Parts: sequence; structure tokens; C-alpha cells
Amino acid sequence: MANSQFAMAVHVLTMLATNCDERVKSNYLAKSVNTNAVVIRRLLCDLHEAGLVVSRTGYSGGTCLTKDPKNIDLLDVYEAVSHGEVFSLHKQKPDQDCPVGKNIEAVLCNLQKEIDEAVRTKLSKHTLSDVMELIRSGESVSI
Amino acid sequence: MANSQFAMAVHVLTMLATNCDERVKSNYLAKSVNTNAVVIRRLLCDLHEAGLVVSRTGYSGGTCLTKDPKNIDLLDVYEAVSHGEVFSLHKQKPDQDCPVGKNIEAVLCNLQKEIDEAVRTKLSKHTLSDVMELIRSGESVSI
DNA sequence: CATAAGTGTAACAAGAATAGTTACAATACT
DNA sequence: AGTATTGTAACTATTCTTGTTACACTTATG
Repeated sequence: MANSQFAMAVHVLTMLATNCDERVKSNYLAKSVNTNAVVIRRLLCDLHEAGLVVSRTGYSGGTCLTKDPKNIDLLDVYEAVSHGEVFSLHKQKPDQDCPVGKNIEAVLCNLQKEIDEAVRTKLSKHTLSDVMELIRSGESVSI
Repeated sequence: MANSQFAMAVHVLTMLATNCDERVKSNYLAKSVNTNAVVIRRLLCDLHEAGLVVSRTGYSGGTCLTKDPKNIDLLDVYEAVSHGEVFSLHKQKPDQDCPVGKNIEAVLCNLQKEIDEAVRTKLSKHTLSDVMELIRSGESVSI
């Protein structure tokens, strides 16, 4: 993942979690993330497809979480926004006439899966609720 | 890592390991990887800085491993070529007047470290020698 | 010594990915 | 009717990655 969508997604979801009693505007989220509201709306679209949020258009529209933050883990977020893998395989197919070229892709592909699984396992251990708690404690320390 | 440098590096090092009695030409490596020799030489430059290979210029020049493949693990390779992290943090600094914006970076940074550590641990468990063995067994199966 | 075969590296082009921006239709409340 | 908001398309700017050409420098060989 070369993009910061995961970081933005966790940020946005934490904002929604701390404002769970209202429909939060994309404009408000954009200010906190320090980006454009359209960028946020695009991200919310992915999160909606993953079933994590619902939005409403029109006057007094906005976005809410669909679940309790305790029941959203960071793997859910990762899956909602990530399209890539931890490392990329070859862009050009290696020489199939070379023994190494012929077999290296399969080896790396398995490694990729193993690494990705490790990442997922780690991510699944943290919930949005945990993130909120860390934010809160960070806040109290800095006051 | 959005680039395929790690994949290319493992490929190249495996090639060197299977030709450890000679100085391998960048041109030969480029053919197997299916890219340009300059791309390979740039990669070899990184691997040299990491102490994994030595090259010689001039007539009958080329590149060799500096160590036994048993003593090169994939974490060495990862560290030699990776500049990024598993996921990116915010590109723009979040709003410091927002409690979430103010603290989210630290939270994500810690998460990043935790994930990266998990990835490193996995990578450190595989040596270049293991990769060679997998390549060999893949080869024998396909014959 | 001249030549051939290499590496090292700079410079540039092409392409893809990412994020930012503007614009506007559709929607929903007042 | 008017206003606030999302959804989404279209375009731009920037950056990253790779590919390519070019050439100076190095080393072996005849």
C-alpha cells in the first residue's frame, strides 16, 4: 500500500465513532483529515461498500457507522480500502526458459500470502474501540 | 512497497546463488528478470550497499554473492531495497485542533511499527537457501 | 597499446497511481 | 422554492517506478 487510504479510513472511522449520535458531514471530516471533501466522500464510498458506514444525501445528510466500534477491527478497514499487497511481484513476466525465472513467481506469491496473513492477523487484533481509547489517552496526556 | 524491487532482488540473488562460481553479468540477470540491464545494475547497487554482493567492472566483470545463501535471509533483502512501510501515514498533517487529528498519527505510527515488526519476523525465517530449494523442487515437479 | 566487454551512473521519457480540485446532478429537509 | 448535502465524473498536478540511451571508467586479452 503506497497510498494513505488506510490511515485516512481509520481517521474517518474514529471521527464517526466519536460522533456516533449524529450524521457527520464530509466537509467536517475533510477538515480534520486536512484534505478535500471529495476525497473523503470517495473513501466513504469504499467504507459503505464494505458495510461499515451508511450515508444520507440531502439536507441534514451525512454519514454514520453501522456497527459498534467494538465490532469493527482494523482488518475490516484494511479489507475495505486496500487493493494491493505488502510487496509487489514482478511487473514483467520473468524468462520462462530460465529455471529461476520460471519458478520464482510461485515462490514469491506464496511468501506474499504468508506475509499478508501475518499482517491481517495483527490488524484483526485491534478494534476501532481500541483506537478511540488510545486517542483519548493521548489527549489526556497532552493536556 | 508499491515497487517490485524486493521481488527482483530475491530473483537476482537466487540467480547469483545458483551461479556462485562465476561473476554473473547484469545482462544475463536482466534477461531472466525480463528487464533492462540498467535496472538490474541499479538494484545491484543497493544490494552492494547492503553488503550482500560485490561487483567488478571491466572485461570479465560481474557480480557475486558475498555470503553463503544459508546466511542471507529475506529480511536482509527487504532491508536492502525497501524504503517504505507496509502502509502510508497521512500525506497532509491532520488538523491539530481536532482531538482525533491531533493523536491519530501517533496511534497509526505505533501500529505501523507493530505491523512492520511482524513482517520482518516472517521474512527473517526464510533464507536464500530455502528459496533455492523451493525453486529446485518446483523445477523437478514441472519436468 | 588497442580493442572488446563489462560496470556505474546520469539524464530523460513513459506510464501508472495518488491526491486535489471543480462542477454539477440528485436528494432531502425547512 | 430554497438550501445543504452526497455521489460522481472529469481534469490536473505530483510523485513513483520503470525503461531507455548515452557515456565515462575499468579490466582482461591479443
